[in-house]
Amino acid sequence: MTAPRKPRISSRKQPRQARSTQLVADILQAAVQVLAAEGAARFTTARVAERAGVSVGSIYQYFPNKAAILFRLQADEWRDTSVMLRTLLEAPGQPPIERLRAAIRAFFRSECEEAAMRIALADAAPLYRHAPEAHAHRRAGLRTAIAFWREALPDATREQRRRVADIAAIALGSIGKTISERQWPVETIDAYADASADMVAAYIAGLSGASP
Amino acid sequence: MTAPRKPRISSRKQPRQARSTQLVADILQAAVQVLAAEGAARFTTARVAERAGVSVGSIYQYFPNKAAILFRLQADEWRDTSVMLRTLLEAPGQPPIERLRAAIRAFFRSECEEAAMRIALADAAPLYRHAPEAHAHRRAGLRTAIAFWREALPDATREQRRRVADIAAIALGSIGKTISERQWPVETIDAYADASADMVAAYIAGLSGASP
DNA sequence: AGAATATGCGACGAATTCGTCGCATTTCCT
DNA sequence: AGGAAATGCGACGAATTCGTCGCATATTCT
Repeated sequence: MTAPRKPRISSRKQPRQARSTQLVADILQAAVQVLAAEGAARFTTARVAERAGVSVGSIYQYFPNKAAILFRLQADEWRDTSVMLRTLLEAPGQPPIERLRAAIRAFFRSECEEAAMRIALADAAPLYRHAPEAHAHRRAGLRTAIAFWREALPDATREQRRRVADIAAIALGSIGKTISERQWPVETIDAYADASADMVAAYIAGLSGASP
Repeated sequence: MTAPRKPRISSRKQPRQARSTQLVADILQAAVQVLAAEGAARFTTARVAERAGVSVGSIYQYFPNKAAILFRLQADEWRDTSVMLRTLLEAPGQPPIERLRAAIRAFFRSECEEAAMRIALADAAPLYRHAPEAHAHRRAGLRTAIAFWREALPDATREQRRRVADIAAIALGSIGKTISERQWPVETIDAYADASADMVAAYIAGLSGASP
């Protein structure tokens, strides 16, 4: 909540000296801790500053507003996840289905880590959701997905591929969140990931007619 | 946000006279409108009161706090959806897969309606998420799901059924939400719903073939 | 060393918001 | 009709929160 006006996400100033770089790092680390420990509702600039051992004014020297901190956290998250998924989906030598399975497994696992922080970050989404910069991340992810599905489903129609890609993307994005919320025992996560992959695989097998 | 302490969701007083019943109805209707038009962040008691043509004090006579209004909205939503899904899943004469397909279709469609309100309600989830009353809804839904999957997968192991039920539940809950957020053209929704159902169906077919 | 620049501080103003309380008005019941 | 109970009102106190501003301190450069 608390998102009456569009947040300006653009950066305010770049850290130039070593201590200011450290300052920003401290702020971000403290932000993660506050988010995980207190939740989105109690995520305030004052609390972040206190936890970071920094003053409020210092935060506003490198972040234009509170939303910018949250957006930065989310952006870092997206970046890491994208790299991970892309690496797994493009791993050479493995058949597409195996790569998909590995990617889903890794994604489910990563979502289970730091669940509290992820939930809080999702709760705070209204604050940074409208950032225009977010589109870049989505487009990058889309390119990876398109490339993968074109290779995995060479015989499918464009429409079929699009549908599978969409559903898979939705599944990754939202199922992951739900999974992290439920706080399942980690041991069972792989089983769910594999079952999800199997569903996609079975559907794909039905589409192309022949299963490799 | 703004959920520092556990919200007391329990009702404060029951409307006894006709005008108070109308008052509560007005409040709830206004709440939906405010939520849809202004979003979760601007959902305040003052705004709801103004839109309902009612005073703030009147609201607090029938709702212990702001969260209670939101919880009530969500509870009504859950109830309607549960009834709808249960009706479709238990429709006699149809094979399980067809019933599942119909249920997913209906669910996806309903999620697309009043998208703005649903998004805002989801954004406000931190306010009412911890309500103990929510468990009743979940248990009811669980019973329906168990009954359905026992009939649809008579030969599967208990573990397999559980896994399918879990994934299907997660998919319905979170995919639906994401779909409503994207604001896809309504015409394409059915295609996505069917594709999702096909995935589950394909997986189920594989299961029954593998387990004697 | 000394000037110029970058960085850090934290009290404070302005704005919101929740929920209460004492009192006015309407409805019910005999 | 007339008293009792239910209902409705909305100004207001208390609490939070964001982001700024003027000044102090540290770092870099000449």
